[in-house]
Amino acid sequence: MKPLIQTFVMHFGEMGSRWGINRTVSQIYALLFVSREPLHADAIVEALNVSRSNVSMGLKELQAWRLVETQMEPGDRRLYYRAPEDVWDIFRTLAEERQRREVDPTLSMLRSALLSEPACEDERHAQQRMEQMHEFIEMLTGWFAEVQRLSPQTLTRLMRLGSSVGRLLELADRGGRLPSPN
Amino acid sequence: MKPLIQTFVMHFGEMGSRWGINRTVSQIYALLFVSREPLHADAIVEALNVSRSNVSMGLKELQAWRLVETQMEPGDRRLYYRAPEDVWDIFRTLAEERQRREVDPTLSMLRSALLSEPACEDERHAQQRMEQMHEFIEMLTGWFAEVQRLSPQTLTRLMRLGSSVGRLLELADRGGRLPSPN
DNA sequence: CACTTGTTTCAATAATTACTGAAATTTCAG
DNA sequence: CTGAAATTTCAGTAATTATTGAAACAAGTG
Repeated sequence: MKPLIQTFVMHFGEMGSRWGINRTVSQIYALLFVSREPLHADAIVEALNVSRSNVSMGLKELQAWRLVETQMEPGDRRLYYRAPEDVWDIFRTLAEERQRREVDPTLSMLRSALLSEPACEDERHAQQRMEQMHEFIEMLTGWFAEVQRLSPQTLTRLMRLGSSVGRLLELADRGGRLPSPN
Repeated sequence: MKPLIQTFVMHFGEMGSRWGINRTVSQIYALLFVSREPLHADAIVEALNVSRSNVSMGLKELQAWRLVETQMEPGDRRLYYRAPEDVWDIFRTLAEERQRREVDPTLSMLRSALLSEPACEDERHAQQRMEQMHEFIEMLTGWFAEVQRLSPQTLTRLMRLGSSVGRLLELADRGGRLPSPN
């Protein structure tokens, strides 16, 4: 593997493991991300110097996360893997999957905790805090879910607007009037 | 520990470990988050049923992340720990720390990779991909850094606006005219 | 259907990460 | 100072998670 690519792949593996993603899985992904053409499993084995079975499991994991796509080459029985082109798309998929796997279960845990009758002052307070957390997570993820339905280029423009939209609101709070959107 | 709180703390520990945060650290934080009053280390030991040294290390970690505050009670030599009240604040701190520890180093790795002269077509392509990633991360985190300087209530209002700001932009893209902000 | 090629599964093992208890350190009251 | 209380450190151990190799499986091919 070229040093340039090696550095990137290793760094990515390190980062992945800090975010709770298996090191090899992250490395496989990084490698596919920078590769000019799709790779088959054995090419990955050679590049990363890990076992064939490890690569197989890693690719399976990445497919479960919808982060890689497969394709066949004519006259070749091996499967070729590639990462989607658009970085926004990748980010969106990652966010959706983590929402489904981690955030949604948390929200439902919180909701069911909020249903029980508090038996003492401590429980009452704990429920209040859980409600705050629930509301916060719902707002954040709800906003995100709405916003990510916008097209990548609109998103980019929205980001580039930076905080100016917020500053507008802040001005309004200080007694100004918000210009009507119509 | 009350069952209501126990469920919350355990769930949080589980989630933490999926996001690369030590299980005990997450549990300590969850416990402090729902507690009506600040707790001292031994109270945490008792509630979570882990060793005193584990709690000590966990609290140290949380302090390094600026996620807990300490206070003294009069006539008591023990340190009392508590989590900040405001959930936005908590989120912001977490985001800032992860930015500093993980995102910034990644950006600088990418930048230095982009400086080297590509030696072949593969490297040229890899650099292009790294540039895309660099641009994306910078945009996202830059936007976030700007936006999080807004006050919590402005942020809340911005979120509640949902994607309507984006829909406005999208309309403009389809040939309409954007109302001037002046 | 026997054989080749590619892929997956899974029990055993390796590597990593977390946790503990004993000892060291800090802090403060008397 | 001295000693008691609180906390921290750290080497050893436990628990968890990742990786491997061997075997099973699947899908063509001649």
